[in-house]
Amino acid sequence: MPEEPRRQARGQRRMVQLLDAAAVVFAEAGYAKATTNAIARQAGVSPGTLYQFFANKEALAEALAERYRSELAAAHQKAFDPGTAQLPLPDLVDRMIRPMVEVNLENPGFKALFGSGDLPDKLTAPTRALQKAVTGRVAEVLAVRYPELPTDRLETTAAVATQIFAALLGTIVTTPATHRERWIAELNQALVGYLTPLEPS
Amino acid sequence: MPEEPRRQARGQRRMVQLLDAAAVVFAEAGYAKATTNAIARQAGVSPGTLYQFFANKEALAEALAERYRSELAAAHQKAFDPGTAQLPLPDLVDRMIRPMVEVNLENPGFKALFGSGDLPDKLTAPTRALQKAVTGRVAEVLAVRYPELPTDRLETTAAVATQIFAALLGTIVTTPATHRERWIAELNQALVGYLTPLEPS
DNA sequence: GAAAAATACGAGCATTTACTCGTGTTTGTC
DNA sequence: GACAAACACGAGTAAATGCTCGTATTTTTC
Repeated sequence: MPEEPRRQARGQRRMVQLLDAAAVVFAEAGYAKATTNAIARQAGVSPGTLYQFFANKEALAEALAERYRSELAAAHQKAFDPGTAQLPLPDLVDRMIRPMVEVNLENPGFKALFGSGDLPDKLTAPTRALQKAVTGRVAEVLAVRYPELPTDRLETTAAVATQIFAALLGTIVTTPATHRERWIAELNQALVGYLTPLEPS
Repeated sequence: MPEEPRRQARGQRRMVQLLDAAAVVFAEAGYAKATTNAIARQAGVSPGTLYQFFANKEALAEALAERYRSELAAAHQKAFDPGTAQLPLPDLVDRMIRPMVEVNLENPGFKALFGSGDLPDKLTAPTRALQKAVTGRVAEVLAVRYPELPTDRLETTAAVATQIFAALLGTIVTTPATHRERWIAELNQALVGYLTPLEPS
């Protein structure tokens, strides 16, 4: 079994380059149609070099998903002080949504790994992990706000909210910046509407 | 330019077989990974025969999308008498949703063409048509219920509602029948919540 | 019943694509 | 500076896949 080589500085830079390139190509073509050769070319590197760092296309996607996961975690960390969960519902939803939209705008590949349903079976694992990370965050917040809610109901709600978010994300990021707020407002309305019945009256 | 041959009875049966087969294979593999040879095999027919009836994979998908469109129209026709649009909102939403879920359960390929975002550019046309047909129906109903709403706002609302629906459709149909109602209820809650602000108070 | 049109076959072609491998260069270590 | 390990190249390979084409059979037309 081949063991991981000890990466030197140059190698680490290359890996970053390759992930950047993958994000671009995934964003343009979608995961399925994205070719490893195209990713290598985008990174200004030969196909052989790509495979020096990533065992296969799947591993590349996995690493990219991992990157997104940590960026998302950071963005949420920044937007959350304790007590946020007690804000009025519309404000809370807005606080959850903004950072995710931002991350998505800065990382065009995100949606390709997060959203689409037409992925080969092999990719379901990393994709699921990413989805689950997001759903988990949502569930945490909901747990604080609605402590009475049973766990399974909480998870269902978080899952649905995440799926609604994912569904509208595509429209939000592909829409020109001028009209973007419009769609963000719709997303807000949808989520607030969905969650309102849970509010203590 | 080759003109369409005048199909005889046998040929028409074959086309139905092929569309059925395509639905199965698309459902199992997704559009991108579905191979035309697999579709032919599923139909119990040689690859050459497939291409006697459909110019290419895209044309096959197009024809299938068209079939779904008409089935959906029929299902909605059946569920709609005039006056339905004036029902209480939860009932109206339920009436819109049920037939679509049914069509989806009976035609597993539907979601593969309707939902996923990772489709090659060539397929966007038929997919768009299908999405647009659904959105159009929703818009019609909304127009009757909310006659005061400006057209653009109406279209936005219909689009969002459709996307929410599409997002949860996957979960609904892949979930075992025993738990299905649970998710349908969530979808209802989401849509009702989204539309409630439009109700005259 | 003969000519024509439609249907059917399936081996195989052309292309794409994930990935390899032999070879050469750069970087770190002693 | 010598040796090894990491990095880099890019032509090439094996497999997959959309689709063709020559040929053979069935159905329709007259």
